[in-house]
Amino acid sequence: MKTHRTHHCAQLRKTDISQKIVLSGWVASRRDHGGLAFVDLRDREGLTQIVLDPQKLPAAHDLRSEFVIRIEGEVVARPEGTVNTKLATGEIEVRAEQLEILNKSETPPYPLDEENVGEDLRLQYRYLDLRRPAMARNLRTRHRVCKTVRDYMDEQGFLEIETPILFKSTPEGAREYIVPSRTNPGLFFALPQSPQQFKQLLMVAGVDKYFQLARCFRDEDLRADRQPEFTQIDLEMSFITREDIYRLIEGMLKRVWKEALSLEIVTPFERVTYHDVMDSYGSDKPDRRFEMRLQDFTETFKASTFKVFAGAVAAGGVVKAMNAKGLACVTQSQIDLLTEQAKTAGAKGLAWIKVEGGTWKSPIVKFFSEAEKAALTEKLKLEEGDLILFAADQWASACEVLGKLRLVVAEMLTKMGKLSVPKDRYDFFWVVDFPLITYDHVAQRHSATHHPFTSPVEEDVPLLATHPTKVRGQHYDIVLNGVELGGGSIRIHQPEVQKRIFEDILKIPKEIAETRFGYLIKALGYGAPPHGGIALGLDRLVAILCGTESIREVIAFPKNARAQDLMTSSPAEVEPRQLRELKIQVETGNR
RNA sequence: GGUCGCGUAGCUCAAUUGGUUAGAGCGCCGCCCUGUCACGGCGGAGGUUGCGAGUUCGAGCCUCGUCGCGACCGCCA
Repeated sequence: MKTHRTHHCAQLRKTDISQKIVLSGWVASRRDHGGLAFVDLRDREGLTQIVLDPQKLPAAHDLRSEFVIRIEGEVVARPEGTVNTKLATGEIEVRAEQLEILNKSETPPYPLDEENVGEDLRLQYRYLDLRRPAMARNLRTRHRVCKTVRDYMDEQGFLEIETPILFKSTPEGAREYIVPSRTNPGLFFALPQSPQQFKQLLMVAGVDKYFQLARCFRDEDLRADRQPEFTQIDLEMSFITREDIYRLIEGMLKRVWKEALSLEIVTPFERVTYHDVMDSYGSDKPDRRFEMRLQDFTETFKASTFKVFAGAVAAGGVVKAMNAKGLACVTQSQIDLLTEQAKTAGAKGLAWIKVEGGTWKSPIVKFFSEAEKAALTEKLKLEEGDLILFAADQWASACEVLGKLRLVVAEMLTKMGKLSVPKDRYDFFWVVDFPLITYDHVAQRHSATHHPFTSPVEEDVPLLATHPTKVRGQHYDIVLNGVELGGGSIRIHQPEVQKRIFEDILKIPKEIAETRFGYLIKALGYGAPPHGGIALGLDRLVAILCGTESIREVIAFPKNARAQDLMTSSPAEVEPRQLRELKIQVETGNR
């Protein structure tokens, strides 16, 4: 039996010179000079240059891109002046003594070294796309992260336990994928949005410390950072407080950064309240790598002659402003664009002031007193060339509007070269003290800010009956560079509290609460320990480590924006027989 | 579901105001080439300009429809 290889394609060095070796791999490129030919042989690990003499090996002329070949030969030093410093193996080459074409290849539909190729084409030929060194590196990073997490969790005493993929529909949250049951015609499973309820049941079961790299499913519209199936680092622990989770996750991320990037990150992470982070940045997951904080001017404008501001304050609202440093150069159409953005965030309009040519230019500046101008100048540290953006509304809305503009403005400034967000900085922090309950003005009812199993902060429990939206939940989010990496909470472990949340606060009818969550409430009644957990988006985490925006770059076989797999052409129709067995009829004319 | 943008060679893109036979680079095919690594030289093939209609003497370009792709909003407890 012939060996296919003795080394991989990134392995050979000067110290291996004069060794007889065997390499196998793909032809990454060929440079055929007629009387002498070079081939860059590629495998998962890297490239090695092969030198072929066509007089001895005539098949050298037949080689084409992506042919799979086996080379027997000798490692030799490259001649003076032909060393390639860009290649790890660039000081040597392999002089081929035997060449075997193990498999030919069709001409690739697109050049594998081209970065800027339509993504639909890449997805259609994903098996070629994954051969590209950048993609191979992403797969490897993902593996390293998973391995590190498993090792760390094992050391911390956690058990990895699989939970069912065929689960029950719980229409409270995201839209679910539905799976029909043949053995129970007319009944359906749903694929889990997360293993939330099972991990709580595992705590009731006394498992104590559970984790899983859990596949989750959501049938919602997709984005660059959203796929219909994705993976969470999911965990749950018993007899803990929030602090235990913070320490555990800080330790895990420290290890992951060390393993994947060889970087030391500083722990513990800062903890910021939801109120403070919204107040300063207008977002519950701000990118703090650039400043541009929101400032409060409610006091300044409460008696202003500018009625829009004074009126907002009189109605119990706030006036907030932000200094878009260096953006006084915006055109009217860009102002219109910002106004449009502000409106989609819920504002009625957008007030702005350009600080340009030593004066303030704005349709509203004539209403401002000297004292008001002075307050703005001081708090916003105004300088020539700045642009002030205002929001006057109820606190939450004003913050949200400016928070959205903050991101748009940062993007504009970045494009102009006036702002650069440091790519190598990792700004981790915890957001805590979220409101447990949010009032949904559209649906005119209370809903759980995160999920209905979150435990209230103990001293706020009396407020549940009187001011439910003032109750803080024992929820925590971990944020990195403007991305919500994950979130979790200490859960409700007393059945009567859980029932009260479902029935009194969320107003889920008793029967529905019973059929949907009855088993959970029942389980809590059998000695559920205090417990809590967290879930981190593995895909987002790996994407950040790989320096890419899209999680599709770190998933081997992702779906496109319409949740289709272009390589296998799924979803697809099924046989009529299959539908008959399931007692399912498909409405015609809907495709 | 809504708004906006884009569909030209296998890939990435160009084509002046609507005007001759729709071009370039890479890739592909053939021939030549003994030190390349973006190899080089010569030659060649390759197009229903997404699809359908309309306006016009004339449409890649304008209009309408349609399909596909992408971004954003809604949605994502």
